Amino acid sequence: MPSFSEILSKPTVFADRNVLSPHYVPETLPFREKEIERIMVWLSPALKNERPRNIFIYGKTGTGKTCSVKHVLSKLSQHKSSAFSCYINCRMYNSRYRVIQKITKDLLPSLDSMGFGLAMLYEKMMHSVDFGDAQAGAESGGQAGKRLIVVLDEVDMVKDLDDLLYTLTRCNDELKRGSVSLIGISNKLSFKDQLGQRSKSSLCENEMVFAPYTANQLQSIIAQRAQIGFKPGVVEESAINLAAAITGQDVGDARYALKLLMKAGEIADEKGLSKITDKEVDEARRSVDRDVVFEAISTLPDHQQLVLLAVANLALDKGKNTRLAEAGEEDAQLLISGEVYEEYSKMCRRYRKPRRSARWYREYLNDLEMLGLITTIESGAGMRGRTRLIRIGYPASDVKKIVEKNFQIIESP
DNA sequence: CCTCCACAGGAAGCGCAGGAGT
DNA sequence: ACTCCTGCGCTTCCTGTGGAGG
Repeated sequence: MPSFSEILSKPTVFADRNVLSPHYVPETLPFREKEIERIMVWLSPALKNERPRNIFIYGKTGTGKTCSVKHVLSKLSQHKSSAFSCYINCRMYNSRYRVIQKITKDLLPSLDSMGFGLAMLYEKMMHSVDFGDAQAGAESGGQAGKRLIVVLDEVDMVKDLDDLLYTLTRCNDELKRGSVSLIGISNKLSFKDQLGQRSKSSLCENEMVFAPYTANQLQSIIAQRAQIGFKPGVVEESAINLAAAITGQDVGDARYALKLLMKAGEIADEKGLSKITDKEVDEARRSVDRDVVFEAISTLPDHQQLVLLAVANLALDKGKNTRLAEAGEEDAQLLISGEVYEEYSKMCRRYRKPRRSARWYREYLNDLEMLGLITTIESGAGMRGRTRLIRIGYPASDVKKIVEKNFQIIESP
């Protein structure tokens, strides 16, 4: 029976695991100096007790948007001023009410904001911005009015976004001394189009795009983190290069690169190694990819999982048949939409689920394709009629295992 | 050529849960 | 606490679409 102290005293390659976590904000953000400076310039009016303009930031995941903004905010808070920032992750606070509630809570921590209506929260928020609260008012020598900067991260997750933006921008008409500024962050580039005209013009006073990191940039970012995160000399240079190369292959997502490093470190610890080499990084990549697929599949709605299971089943069957027939045809893996729907219907019966209509099944196929779990092509010549040919995106046996595991819990014999 | 097949995907509408308004 | 409204997941119905077969 191991004790905690035994486990803790095990040798490790890590010096500080936090550094590899995606939430860590490093002292310096390489390759984002320009962006950070622009944000600082845009926010600087707050220090002169003027209203900064609203900012909208796009960029794919892991391009350092959130990190850069947090970095600027922490610098801002070091200055003594009427500026007050409030960071909100809209994945959690995904409606106007919740966002306003969160802002009010941040402004007035003593207040138990549960159970107030929207109007009441709004009043309290406005009052706090306009007059400042007791301590702040005393500190700044009676000069009241806050320069509130609200950061809306993953802003596209908010359901009634137009209402929220309208509410927050209209604040400024009513405020005498303070002001409210917004920083919107989104990873959907197309997101701006689905915004109302007036919210668009208000939110996008200043815009900025964060480009993905290149492989070279990733390499130096990883190297920087590895130096702080691991004990000296643990990570081989070629391992860092490999991690950067793997990550740079699709999109320069720094988070993925860090995940790789973290996992590679864990693998090294598990094996009791004192060095991280290409081998560990490569293993980490497989492991991370497996985790991603597992996560993607098990969080899928039931019927999408059943459709996926149907695809996996047929892919396995077909693989078996063609192997018996000694036919190494490429299109052996291609399944016809209609057959998959029949198999899906069988799966529904097996797991006692009412079957969805064929129309909706097609939508499921589209969703699964979006997630990259399957790929589909239009049937060309040689096929009867017009249909889609489906290919599974990951090894069918793995997919089958994951889905069946998820349904074991639900299934009753 | 026309018809039929086997689908794709748009439009309309339905029932429901949960939030807003009163 | 009550209704009203609205978004969401879904079904039904319908109109393409492109090759196979007569």
